[in-house]
Amino acid sequence: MVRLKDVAYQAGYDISTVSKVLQGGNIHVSAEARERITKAAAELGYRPNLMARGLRTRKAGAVVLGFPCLDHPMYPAITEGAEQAATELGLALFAYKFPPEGAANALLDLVRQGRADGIILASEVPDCDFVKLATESRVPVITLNEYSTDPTLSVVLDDAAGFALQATYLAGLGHTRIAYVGVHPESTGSRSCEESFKESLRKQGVLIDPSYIFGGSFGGDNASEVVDQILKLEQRPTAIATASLTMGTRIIRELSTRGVDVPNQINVIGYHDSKQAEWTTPSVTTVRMPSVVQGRCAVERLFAVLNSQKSLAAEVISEPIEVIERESCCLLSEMNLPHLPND
Amino acid sequence: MVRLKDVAYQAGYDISTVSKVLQGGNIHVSAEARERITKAAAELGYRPNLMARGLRTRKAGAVVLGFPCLDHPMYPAITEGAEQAATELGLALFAYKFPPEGAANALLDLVRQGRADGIILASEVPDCDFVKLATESRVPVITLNEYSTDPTLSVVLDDAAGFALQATYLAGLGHTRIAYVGVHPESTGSRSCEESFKESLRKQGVLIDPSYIFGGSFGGDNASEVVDQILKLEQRPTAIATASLTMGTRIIRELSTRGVDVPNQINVIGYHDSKQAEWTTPSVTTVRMPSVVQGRCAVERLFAVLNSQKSLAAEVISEPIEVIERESCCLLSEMNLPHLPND
DNA sequence: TTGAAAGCGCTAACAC
DNA sequence: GTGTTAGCGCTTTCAA
Repeated sequence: MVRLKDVAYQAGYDISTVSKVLQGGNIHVSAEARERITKAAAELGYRPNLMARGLRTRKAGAVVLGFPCLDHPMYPAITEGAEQAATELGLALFAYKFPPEGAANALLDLVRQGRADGIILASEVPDCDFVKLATESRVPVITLNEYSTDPTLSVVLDDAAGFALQATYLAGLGHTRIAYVGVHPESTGSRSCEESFKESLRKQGVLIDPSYIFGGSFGGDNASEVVDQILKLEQRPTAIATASLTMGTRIIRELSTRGVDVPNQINVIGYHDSKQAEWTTPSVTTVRMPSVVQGRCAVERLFAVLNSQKSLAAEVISEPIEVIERESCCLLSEMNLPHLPND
Repeated sequence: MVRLKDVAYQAGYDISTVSKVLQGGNIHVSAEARERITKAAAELGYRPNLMARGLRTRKAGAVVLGFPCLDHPMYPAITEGAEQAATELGLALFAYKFPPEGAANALLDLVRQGRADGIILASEVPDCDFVKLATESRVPVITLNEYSTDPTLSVVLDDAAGFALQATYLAGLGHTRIAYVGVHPESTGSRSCEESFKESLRKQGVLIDPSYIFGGSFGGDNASEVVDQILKLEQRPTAIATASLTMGTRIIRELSTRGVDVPNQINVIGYHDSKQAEWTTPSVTTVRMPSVVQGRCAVERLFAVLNSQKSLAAEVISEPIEVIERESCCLLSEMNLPHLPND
């Protein structure tokens, strides 16, 4: 291991001078010293020992992106953005998949033990306990959902706009009988997504019957049951809006299994985007949310908090939100319906 | 922050005694001391400062699982196993998505700067440079492919067995005209997968024409071209074996687009498994490889290397390997072929 | 412009 | 069985 001391010896300067130069600030050091020290460091292949630095400065220079699972299609996008920002800010970014049980402590310990300076919590389920525990331990946390009591400690997507767009898009295709499959029916976030969806539809003169509203999950584990219920409906909807891409994909699969063709007999739209949406038959039309931007902003905000620039106002990421048109939706008039809905 | 010193004060013992007790070894300490110290630590909510400990012991107590991307369906499985082992061994496990360019140094610096003790490289593409650089820097690395010059520093899957099983399965369904779409045609690993596939087929009396062999990638980006070529073949194969689930999925999609029904007109089989394989129509039959075990063994091996128990012999994970039967394959006799192949 | 020195929290060798 | 002490590599204040 090459230490500051070794570089100092090689360059002929004191260790403290070397330290100053290698930190690259605007310190008052002669050009010659700067040059010789830089050269010596490069020759020796010096790398600062971050444990020693961290012990001294009480900063780890790292942040953690905590996930409940690695296979949700939204996470790669968040990670991509977070990584960009982390690189720019000189932070190390670790992805940490926390275990379902004891999630809170495993994650918080990363900071309490000095491995990281803060946490970005990308949990899909509301976890107020975590935020409370973090606050008590004074662990800086940015959530990617609105679980925080302090809205400036969250970076949320504008799901109201996202679901409004989803609704507008379906209405624009001519649909009037639309089912909605949400996620986490118990959470207020999901409730407001549903409200926004319905409200947007209402504005366009489309009313949605309560019996057309279903609960689900991001993973779409109950897709089969939901499809059964939808197909039992007295008046079958011509479109199904879902709150996750996976749910959309799995609903399409369940419909196919039962001989219902998408999009000809029923349309399905997802929420959030991923390359995988292209690989199924039919490919999945979906509302793409700016998850990359969200990841980026989360890291920037955490950085600001860590440096106590707490001036940042609460932020909602609302651009770009767009419908990615693929095969699972089409104009109502182009569908192959047994009989047109009667109103 | 609660320090050892604070616990010592509270318990009425010296800091060094506290240190010994809290490390939990078989140190000679009175039962009373042990009890009072443990109690004080709990009351105060003491967490060891890992930077201080690491500085002193020259160990980070953490290992890194380096990925090129987060969205390959194989990675969640590897991570799951790695995480189990890490938890058991008391190591922190970080997932680190390294940038395409400068991958080597970004990852190696994690160790050279003392953030982690070793690296598990889950790269899908051969990267000999990395292993060479790591060796030069004396950074412990376990690769999940056979790039290492030292076979004891890799934990590889028994792909020979996997592809043999794939071949056996297709032959068992009655197929004799089988196309093979590999990955990374340039690497020796892929070559031997192909050889194993062909050899296994040969043993069952099935010869595979060189024109039925195609190159590809894990991501299946050239699925469209491959399908075009396959459909142009004078004698169309009745089955397509692929070396990745994603490639298999995308090939099915491209076939559907062109009006070719899977499995009735052609069978497709993937390699590696994931929940996603269930969600498409048709669902994808695939060879499931023991990636969870691989992840677990990789961490265990790295741990052994870090503690210089270098006695471990080279290891190939070969259980369990099994075919997960889904809808993309069926008996040749049950297919709906325009005319049976003429031999 | 440069150097001396203290100390971050912890471990481990050693003395008592 | 318990305490003393040196020092891991670094930053930073202060003095020269």
